[in-house]
Amino acid sequence: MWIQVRTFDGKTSKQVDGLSKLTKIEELQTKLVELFDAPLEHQRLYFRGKQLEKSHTLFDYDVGLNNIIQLMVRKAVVEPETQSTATDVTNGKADSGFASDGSDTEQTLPATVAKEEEEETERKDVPSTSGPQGAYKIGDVIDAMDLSVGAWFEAEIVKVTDKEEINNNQEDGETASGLNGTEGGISTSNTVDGREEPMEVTETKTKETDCVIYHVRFEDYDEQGIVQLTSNYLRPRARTLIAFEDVSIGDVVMANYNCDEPTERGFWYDVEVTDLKNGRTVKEVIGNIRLGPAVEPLRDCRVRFTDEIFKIERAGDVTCDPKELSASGSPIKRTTQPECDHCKDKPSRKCKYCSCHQCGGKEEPEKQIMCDECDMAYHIYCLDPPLADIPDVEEWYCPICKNDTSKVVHAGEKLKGSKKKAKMASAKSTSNRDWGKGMACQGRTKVCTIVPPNHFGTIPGIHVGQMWKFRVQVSEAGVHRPHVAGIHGRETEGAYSIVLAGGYEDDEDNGDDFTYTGSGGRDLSGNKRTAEQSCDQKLAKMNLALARNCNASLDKVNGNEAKDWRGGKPVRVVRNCKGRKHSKYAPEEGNRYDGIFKVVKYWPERGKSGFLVWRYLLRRDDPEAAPWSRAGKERVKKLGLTVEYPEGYLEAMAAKEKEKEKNNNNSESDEITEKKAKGKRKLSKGTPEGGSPSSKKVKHEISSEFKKQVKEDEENAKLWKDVLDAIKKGEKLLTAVEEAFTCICCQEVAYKPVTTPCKHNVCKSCLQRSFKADVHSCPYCRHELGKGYSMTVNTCLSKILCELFPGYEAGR
DNA sequence: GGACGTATAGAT
DNA sequence: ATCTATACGTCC
Repeated sequence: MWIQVRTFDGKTSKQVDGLSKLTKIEELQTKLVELFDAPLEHQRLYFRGKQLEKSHTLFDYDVGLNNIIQLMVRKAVVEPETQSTATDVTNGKADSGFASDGSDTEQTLPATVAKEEEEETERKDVPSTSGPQGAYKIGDVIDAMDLSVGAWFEAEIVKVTDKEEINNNQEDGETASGLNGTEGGISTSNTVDGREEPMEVTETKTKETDCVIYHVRFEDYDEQGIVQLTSNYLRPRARTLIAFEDVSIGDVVMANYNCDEPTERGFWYDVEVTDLKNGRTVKEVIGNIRLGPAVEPLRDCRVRFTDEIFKIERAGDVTCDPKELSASGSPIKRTTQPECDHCKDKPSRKCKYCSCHQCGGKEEPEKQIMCDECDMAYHIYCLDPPLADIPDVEEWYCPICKNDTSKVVHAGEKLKGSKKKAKMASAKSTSNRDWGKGMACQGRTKVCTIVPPNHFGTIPGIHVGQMWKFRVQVSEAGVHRPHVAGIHGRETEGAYSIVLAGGYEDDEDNGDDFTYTGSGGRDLSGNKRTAEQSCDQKLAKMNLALARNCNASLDKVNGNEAKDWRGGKPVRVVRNCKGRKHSKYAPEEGNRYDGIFKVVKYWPERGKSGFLVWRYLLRRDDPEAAPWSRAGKERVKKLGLTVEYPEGYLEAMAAKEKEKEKNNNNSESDEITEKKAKGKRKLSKGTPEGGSPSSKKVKHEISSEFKKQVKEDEENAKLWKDVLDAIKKGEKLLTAVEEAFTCICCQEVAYKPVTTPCKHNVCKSCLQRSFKADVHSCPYCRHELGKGYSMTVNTCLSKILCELFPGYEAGR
């Protein structure tokens, strides 16, 4: 198995091969050391909101094929000695907030200080107006960093204490309310598990370093309560706007940025300006966003809110007194992203996401209780049964989450096994079998949604002759959904698809028609996969489903035959390479979609075993030429259909091969190795050597007829040129066309496409929907089309798309 | 070549 | 929500 590992900033993404579902997190981390140049102890892995713990397996966390694990690489630790001198000498400040008595105990902390140093040196000549008490006093309005996100928020000093008092504060009512962790030191927030955070203040003697702790309240985030911070994370409230023209490369300023949605409003971060883009329409500040002490900055982010760039104020330079400040008309109240994406924080709007999850009401927040699992709020009186008071319990779970408490995992806590997994054989058996490497036990990574699971007939965009290496991919494509079973159907409706895999010897395959045997009648108890027939098959379940496709009345005893066989329900037929044993129509590799067949007749028969089996005669009824016919072969070539592999499969194979060869080199004589390598080269013909997907170069020929059609679509000349170029580079026709003509609104191939004057293609229905909402511009580029724009379907393009993606309108 | 854990979807 | 059947794919 292989997965993708991506760094937190999204900049680096790498495939990690040679894994098993049973691989332990620590084994994975070992592999990452080299790949990401990240020492073990600096790695933090996250998947689906959980931090991955060493002793567990990928399976424990439900990490599947190609899933993306996020890697946080923490900063290198700076040596304590250099550190303490640096801070003490350079800035001479007593209130740096950290113990630096040179003790060799915990020095993860100074990493933070080291980072601050640059700024500190800048500040070193600031006259220390602060005195031994520190730079701020109670009531001061300042900006404070929320260490969990590294952004600056408006806050107020409510208390100033010595470091020493911290321990007492735990009993202090004020601190308890909002502090996430109870580490007792600096609030570290618990986004990361908080047990070994570098920011944690050490319990060393601090008297002589005179470390001051500021207790601050974040203005718009009351629920956080009072947070304790040192002066490193405080500064005078921003008040000075800098005009875009006055920003220079190399400056550090504060600006608004949204790490998840860079085009949207976000939080206020410090930005090291690396570039400026001053276009006619767009102004952007490009820079590295500082995410606080524990995380590397996000490189080269584009800040779009260029009207709101703030100067970073220095302690002592300016006043922090609220009265003086308001007298001068500042500071400016900064806007952050709305907390709730759903209601945009509008008080009048009911919202089930940020307010009561039951009624959506925002009233009586003090009577709302939050679920410790999903963070949804509930009015105590909206619950069933209602509660009289907020219960006095450590944890509370809402009705939705409560069902499965076994799934609740707290940061740093051991993972609790799920009910389902507890029942699995692996939970009981003691075998050491490593089942997690291959494709047999992989789940789907995609689901076909363009047609429902009970859809009869062709799947839009799927051609006769299309091939997939594994059954799971056939399932993903929606052609044959079951992972293992040969028949997909419903007793009441009929069968949608079948797979021919040569399981029954007496099945006869003539290509355009074949006989097929039903399933069941075998005793599979004792964890068997296959077995001899041991009882009569019944016309039930999938056998019944397939019989229903036959255009004849149902006879559960004798079977029946259709007079007009074409009138039956269509069955998608997939042939698997295993059928090659008995059939020359089976593909060489993997699974191939052979088109629509109909059930001509079905009947019971005594098999070799002497037990009854149900048999079916199917006959092909599909306008697309069969893959084994001459016309079909040409079509396959024209469309560039080759066996499709799961994403990353070829790379994983190449890596495996390489690994093998390396091992061979180590253990065998050169002569033998050479021989083997030669043999291998022959074998791996057609697979990429380099390993990257782009190195997969297959020439796809395009028929002249097709080129002619394309030429007629003059409006899209440029897009078609791109498509043809992509094909020349080895991309498949269908993929290239799909990419070029995906509608920006619905993200599907544009149906009844309208080509705008700005040369974009959108489904007519999507464009109509936009106009209905009084938006009369191109959904792609916002080019104004005008209210009276007449939407004409590009018939040329529409015709081509319909031919390439037969039936693709089905899902619309 | 046998043994075997699991993902999926329908049925209950 | 749980149970059952299943012509997978890979390890031993």
